[in-house]
Amino acid sequence: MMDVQKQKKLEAAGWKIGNAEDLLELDQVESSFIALKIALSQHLKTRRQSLRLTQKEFAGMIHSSQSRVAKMEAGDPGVSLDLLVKSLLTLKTSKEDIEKILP
Amino acid sequence: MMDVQKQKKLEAAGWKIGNAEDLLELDQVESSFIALKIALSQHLKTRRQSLRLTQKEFAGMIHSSQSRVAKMEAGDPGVSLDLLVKSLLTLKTSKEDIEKILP
DNA sequence: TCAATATATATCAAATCCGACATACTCAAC
DNA sequence: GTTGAGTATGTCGGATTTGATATATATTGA
Repeated sequence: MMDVQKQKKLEAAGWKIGNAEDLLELDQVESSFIALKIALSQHLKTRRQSLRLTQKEFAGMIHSSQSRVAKMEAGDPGVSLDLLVKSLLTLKTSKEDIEKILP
Repeated sequence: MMDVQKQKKLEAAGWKIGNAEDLLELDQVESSFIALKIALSQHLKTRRQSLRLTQKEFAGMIHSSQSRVAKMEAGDPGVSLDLLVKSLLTLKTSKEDIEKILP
């Protein structure tokens, strides 16, 4: 497809075109994503503590290790959203709770 | 920590103890997680189409490839939640939309 | 029909994420 | 101030996910 047509499509959808702005937009997505993970990790820590589970106990519940739980709760970049969400599901975090968490 | 104390903790938190039930609980988490990913992938496809973007165009926006976008939308198990969520963020899926998506 | 465009499927090396382990730090309880 | 439970941090080999590529299969429009 030609660039002009692509540009029209994106502009119609509310997108700004241009290299610099494209980079800025990427940063925006990345920072939003990081904010989301941090919010989930903080909730995870609070929820685990409210259930009075140690990191080691909780690690057993998700078949992981204490160190990985610590990294999850610390917002370590090397922890996937998959693992965070599975962890929250394991702790029976409700849909309503998740909606409250979303930044 | 002793097992008896751990069990009390978990039971107080609404957990069922026991090997079989533990396995069932794992399956529950896994199936919920899969349902979540499928819901997000379906929304992603709908949203991309409503913006009249091809898979190739959208792949460029997220610096990925057409084939990976196809796998995302097909609910391929080999696609991470991270990639799905970053994709939705790129398409400016609102918090409200995400809340509607949650199964 | 028949090209051109769009999407689906398979494969692969590289990057990322994983559980596990070792070890260090924190902080109550004694 | 020692001990021990809980948490944090660093590392590593193996597993999973990645973008890229090739190719097959729709789907569209003339």
